[in-house]
Amino acid sequence: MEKIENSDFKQIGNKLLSWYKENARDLPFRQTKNPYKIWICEIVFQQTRINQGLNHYNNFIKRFPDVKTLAESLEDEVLLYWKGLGYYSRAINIHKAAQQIMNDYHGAFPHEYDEILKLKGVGKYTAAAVSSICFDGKIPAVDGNFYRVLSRIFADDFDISNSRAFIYFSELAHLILPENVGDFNQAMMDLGSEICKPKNPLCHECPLNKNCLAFSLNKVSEFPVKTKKVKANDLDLKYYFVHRNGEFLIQQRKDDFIWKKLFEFPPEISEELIPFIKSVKTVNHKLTHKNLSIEIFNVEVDSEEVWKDFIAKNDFIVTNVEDSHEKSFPKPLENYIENYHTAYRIL
DNA sequence: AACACGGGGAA
DNA sequence: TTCCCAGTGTT
Repeated sequence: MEKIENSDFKQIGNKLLSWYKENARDLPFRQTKNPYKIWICEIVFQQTRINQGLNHYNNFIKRFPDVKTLAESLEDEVLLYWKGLGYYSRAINIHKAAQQIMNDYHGAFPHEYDEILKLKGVGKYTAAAVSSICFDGKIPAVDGNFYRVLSRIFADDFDISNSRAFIYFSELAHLILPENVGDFNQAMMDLGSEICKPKNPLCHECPLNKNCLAFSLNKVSEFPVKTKKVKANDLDLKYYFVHRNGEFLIQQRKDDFIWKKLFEFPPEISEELIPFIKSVKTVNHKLTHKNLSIEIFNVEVDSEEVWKDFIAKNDFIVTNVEDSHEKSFPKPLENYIENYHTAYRIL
């Protein structure tokens, strides 16, 4: 850090703003300071690439255009609009937070950082982003982009997997913070996404390369430093696809494990259904922290009597392919249903 | 402080 | 394969 004079720090933020003015990405939530829309987009794009979440964001805003609409909707429909996005507690929390805003703030989105922070699913990053973008709050919205950009500018080897990284890089951000923090925060996202990328950063196009210590040392690839390794565990699941005449059985998951509140097939069946097992298919599904192996037993119940008896004795929901589109399933189960649909149409 | 939580895209 | 993305909640 000794190679950069203190007087240079302030101009870095302003140079970034100048670059952003010309190179900002054209995104649907860039033309607004509506706190509802900014809040939703911040939640949608947590740990999610823009291209991956863009359709979800647009569909979500179209169906739930304001806090009141969202608060008065059913949780299952909110989850339906979240289908395929992952991290489903975000959808559950976003729904609860909308009701919080209706109940605790009379439907008016809170302006203060400390109040925004009280909303379910809103942490320090999101509170800072909404506060700065919508209400001129002077708080850096420190995310993965901040870690990467700042660690390179200052050639700082502070471990970003350390719990104190957020505090550490917040203080670093304050060194270069310009007046317009809202634009600054968004500019850091665009720079981190388009220029200062994790792999193969475009340093020759970077507006800050003259201020970047890592670049001047030719050590950009050494930053950020991250020591913590995420281990993927194996998880074996077993499901029974119990069906008859195009109908099949499902139930809703709890909110205490993966796929919170999503729908799934029965994880077990009683003795009388075992003779109807026709085949079994193993589906491998890779998640960030888990390697799933899902055994799905195809149980075609030829007997109407057994079918009705089993339904009467259990709490399972009877559905079909068409109706199941109104429910949110984990990705591998959704794929299975689609394959079943294709096969069933051929029959 | 450490861990759990989805899914997809890039290298 | 491995990494990582506009992070937060729980223990």
